[in-house]
Amino acid sequence: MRAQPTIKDVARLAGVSPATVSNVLGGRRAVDAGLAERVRAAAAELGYEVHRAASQLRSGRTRIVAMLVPSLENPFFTALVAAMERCTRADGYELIVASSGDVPNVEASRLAALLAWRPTGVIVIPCDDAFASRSLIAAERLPYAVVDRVAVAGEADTVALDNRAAARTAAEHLLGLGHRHILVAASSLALANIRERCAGVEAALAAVPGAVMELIELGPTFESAAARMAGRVATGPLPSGAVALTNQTTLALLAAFHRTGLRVPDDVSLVGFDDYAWMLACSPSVTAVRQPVDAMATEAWRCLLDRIRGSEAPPLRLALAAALEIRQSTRAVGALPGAQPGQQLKRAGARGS
Amino acid sequence: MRAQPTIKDVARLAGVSPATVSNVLGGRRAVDAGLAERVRAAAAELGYEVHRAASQLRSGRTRIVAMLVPSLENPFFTALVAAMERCTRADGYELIVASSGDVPNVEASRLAALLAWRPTGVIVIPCDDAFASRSLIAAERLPYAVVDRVAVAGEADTVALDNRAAARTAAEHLLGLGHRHILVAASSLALANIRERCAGVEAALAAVPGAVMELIELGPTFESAAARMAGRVATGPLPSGAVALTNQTTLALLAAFHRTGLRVPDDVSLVGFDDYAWMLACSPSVTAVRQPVDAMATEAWRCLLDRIRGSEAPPLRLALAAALEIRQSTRAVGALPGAQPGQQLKRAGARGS
DNA sequence: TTGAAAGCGCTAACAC
DNA sequence: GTGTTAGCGCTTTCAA
Repeated sequence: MRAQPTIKDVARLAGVSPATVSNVLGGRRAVDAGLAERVRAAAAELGYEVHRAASQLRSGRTRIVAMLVPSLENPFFTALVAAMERCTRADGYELIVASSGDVPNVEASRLAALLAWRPTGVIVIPCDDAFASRSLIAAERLPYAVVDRVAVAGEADTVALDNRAAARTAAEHLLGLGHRHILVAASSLALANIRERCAGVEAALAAVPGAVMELIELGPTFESAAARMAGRVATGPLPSGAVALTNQTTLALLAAFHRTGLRVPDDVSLVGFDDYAWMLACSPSVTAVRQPVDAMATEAWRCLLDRIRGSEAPPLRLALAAALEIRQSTRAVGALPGAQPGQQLKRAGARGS
Repeated sequence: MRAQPTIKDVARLAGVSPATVSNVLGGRRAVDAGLAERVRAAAAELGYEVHRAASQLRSGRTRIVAMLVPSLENPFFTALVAAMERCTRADGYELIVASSGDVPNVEASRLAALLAWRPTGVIVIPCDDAFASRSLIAAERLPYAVVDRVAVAGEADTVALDNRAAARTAAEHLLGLGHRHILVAASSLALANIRERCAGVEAALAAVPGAVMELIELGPTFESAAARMAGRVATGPLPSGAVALTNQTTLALLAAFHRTGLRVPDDVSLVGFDDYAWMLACSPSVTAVRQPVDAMATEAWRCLLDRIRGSEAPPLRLALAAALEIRQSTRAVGALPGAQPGQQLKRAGARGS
């Protein structure tokens, strides 16, 4: 671990003062072009990199954004992380990430660890509606944005799916195919966004006389959810249509159907949530609600950057539209087995305010 | 952004010196139990957190591990990141992550950004065999470990799958089912680990007279890979068995078969790579090579921590064994459509040296 | 066992 | 436009 060059080494080699080196590299003050060139050459020759810790300690500013997600093993969250990293980096900010494991205590401790980096702002997907750890962020008057799992109206900007419209469109698709008895697979009804999705299905059903919904809560992990769902299948006949409200419950329904010998869509039509390559590749391909992951990240970052730059506007509450990708896992009631629905695309929901 | 409490605030409240607070919180020197209690109470009351930058600047040490991966959108890499985070955190180290997008120039610049944090060690999955950016790490005499994509014998510890044995077991499974003509779908033959997997298949085929392999290189992205594979299907009859060498190529084969109307396993038997919930949930479920992700992370961290602690042992080269999960996507040649293979489990490869 | 004081590398304020 | 100087918050001597 050889000692790395410091700003003094660069200054000496370039024949200028450390302050000038700092100004050249940081671009805060105007510097003579010739000097600047010498400085840059010296820095390159020595392989100099600004010492983040020293820079941060002195200036009091960092260009760090902290992001807290429930899990790094759920592709929806990792997609959001990847998209957010692209956003922050484009504006010269580094993203640091931690995961809460959906446990409030862990959330608090991981958040505290993130805050020890003294980030400029925070992006959070909370592990529950209460989001008690928000007080940690608020205590430092740090700007933050809440993404995806948005509950109570708080002081922060929020960016989420238009959950109600997305789920409503999924249900309407099944209703349009003649399904009147619909199973709704929720992960956890303790989450407001999941309850919103339920409400969206209910709203669709309310418009159709005789349509009824059966709600099942499967819990957060895939394995237990699949087992619980298989248990449900064993207890009696299933509705002809099913809507899964998360990517994990989509998998759980598929796994349970598979284990119990139910065929999709011959025995049951399925609308999944989130849209991944495997849903297109597997057979039958899965009709699914696609969340606008990139747009969610972009909007959240735009909100946060505005706050970082001092915006005092009232909290924004964005709700983004989902798209329904219609594939082979849904079919009209009474259609012949083997009939293929046409490839269609329907847009759901509206850009919220 | 209210000013956060400093060590002086805590010291004043506890009625001790800043040095004592530091010793209580850092646990470097023995401190009287009563004082320590007062200090901890004061710190808790103020919500004090050590200022990382200041601490690092003064001590010259960080407890940061930097991890560079090709992509945060590939579940194999994110699983490795999640596992690595658990490892490092258990030993009090923070993990910071960046992704190279599989582009050498980006790799170099992202690595430089990671090194600006002055990490204690680095974990890398390079974007190519050359891994030219290793010079950046070597220049600082930083300990590092190369994971998954291991090529030339270098000065660093390496942790990878026993690629040859894993692929060989996959091929032997197909051979055992009577398949003699086997398609091997590689992502990129520029990667040594992929070439090793090819060699494993070849080794298995070499032992069976008349067995032949057809190799197809599909490229890194799912969409182009699926298109290229569909093109191959259009040009003529396919082998009866196929081995995909990555999770992306597994998806690409499935998607191509699906698009072109080939049925798995009636028309073609498929062994996938990596093992995810969707492979179990979809129908037919996918026979797949499961990589020991947690073990890879654990071993890599153990290597790195040893180096951090000063080990000068010659570079370790670990090769971990994969497991073949046999499911429904593979079937004996000539078996009746609809026949289900029993659920078996076969272990592949051996713990390397 | 504790405190006082120095200084890590950098940038901001100020002087020129 | 450039240099000098001070000090960010912490940890680590060193002295008591």
